[in-house]
Amino acid sequence: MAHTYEFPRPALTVDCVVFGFDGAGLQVLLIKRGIEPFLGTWALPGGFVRMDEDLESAARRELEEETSLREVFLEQLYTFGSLDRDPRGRVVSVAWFALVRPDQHPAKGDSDASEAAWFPIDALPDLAFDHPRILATARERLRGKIRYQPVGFELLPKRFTLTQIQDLYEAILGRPVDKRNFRKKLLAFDFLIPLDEFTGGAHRPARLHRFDRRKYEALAKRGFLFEL
Amino acid sequence: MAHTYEFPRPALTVDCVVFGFDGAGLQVLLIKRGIEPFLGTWALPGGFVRMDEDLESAARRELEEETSLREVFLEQLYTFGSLDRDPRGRVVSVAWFALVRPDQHPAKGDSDASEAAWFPIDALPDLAFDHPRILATARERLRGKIRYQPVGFELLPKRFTLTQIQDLYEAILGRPVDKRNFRKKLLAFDFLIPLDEFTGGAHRPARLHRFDRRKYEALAKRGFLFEL
DNA sequence: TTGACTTCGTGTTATTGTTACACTTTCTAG
DNA sequence: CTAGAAAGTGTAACAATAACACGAAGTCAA
Repeated sequence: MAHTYEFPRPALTVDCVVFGFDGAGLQVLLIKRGIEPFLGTWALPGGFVRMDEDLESAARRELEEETSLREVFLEQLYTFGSLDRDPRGRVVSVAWFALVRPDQHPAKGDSDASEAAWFPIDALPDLAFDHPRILATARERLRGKIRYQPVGFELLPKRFTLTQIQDLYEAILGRPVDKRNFRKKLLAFDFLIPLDEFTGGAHRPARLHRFDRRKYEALAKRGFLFEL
Repeated sequence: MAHTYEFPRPALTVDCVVFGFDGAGLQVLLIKRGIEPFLGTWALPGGFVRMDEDLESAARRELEEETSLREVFLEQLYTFGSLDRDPRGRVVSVAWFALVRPDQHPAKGDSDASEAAWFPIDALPDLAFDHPRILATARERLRGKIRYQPVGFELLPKRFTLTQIQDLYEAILGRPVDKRNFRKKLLAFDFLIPLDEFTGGAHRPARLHRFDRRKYEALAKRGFLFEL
């Protein structure tokens, strides 16, 4: 097995754009870099792909190492390979995007020399490398995805109100939607199960719902069209 | 610039799924491999990424080297990185898909030890590596893309009939569409310019059209929704 | 206890878009 | 000049979308 004919190889990394929803706005999970380059700068969680793991495994491993997140929804986003995207030299990065429920995933700062934190998507700190561009691509993808797949399941708590899911859609789409039309359309898909539980707190209580997982996944698999 | 801390690197390649339309069905451009592994087997055009070129440049270079195609529409598809996808060892491939007009691009067999040829998408030969999977992904993507972007421009000759563009949509979607509804909807976008030229040949001549490039590109950029 | 405040929940109508559907026109070839 | 084949064209029923406002149910504070 001669290796002599092979070209020099770019380094290969994975980076993850992790979206969360805290009930008000979209959040992104970032880590503060513990090593050079960009030491001390906020960045997307990620790192080098090892020889014995496939790309998705690498993304999951890095995510767990750097943010303690496990078993999240992960989807490949895009591969970034500009010549100058990393000061260390030629590094190609396969970017992924993840959807998680912040409540289910405490996502403390974790690993030795790094810390992790949620940032509102419209108040991000300066980011390392070409991560602003990766993030912009992810945001666009999420906006696109929401039009033909349900995305609430991965981002909302197990039980949620219709107002919460509407807030989520408005956060992703970046514009308000009509309450009555939204509910009519959403309920028509028939993947929500109304519960006999209600929110407490001030004001009129809202009915809680949960997803009918079977129906939700069937729909997610074959896609549908959800224009607003 | 210490390189000692770096991991061993997977090799990095690009592969291109080139779609064409010959007036009847969708075609895919393949090359017959001139080297091991899979010598003599049909495969997607592609090859190793060099250190001094970005990913898109690598795809364009390989495409030209192996098929003589230049200046085609190219879009990144997906990155494939299973551990066992290449018998030579760990190879990660960034796949692209291209749309071309077969008439404009003769695409002869070309380079020294290889030959290139168009195959109808439903009569493909056995393919090397995991290329069947890449092709399936590309086909799915094309079906998806056609719903929110016009795709005729890249695949049709400069002047074409409405029946031709309908045949193209039917080939991509894999099902027939209603002629009158299709034309009504298509013309409503207002990116087609009817010409005062007609096809010859047997039967009633069909009016030729061309794309209004400005309107077409504006629409392609911001997307639209074209359900059938 | 009552009034102010806030959020929840609900239907109808006008408009727009989608689907289904069939016959006449225009040309070539025999 | 007739047969055959593809081009071209409109309408009506139905479905989906968009716009729009107010009463109900709770908390809190005076």
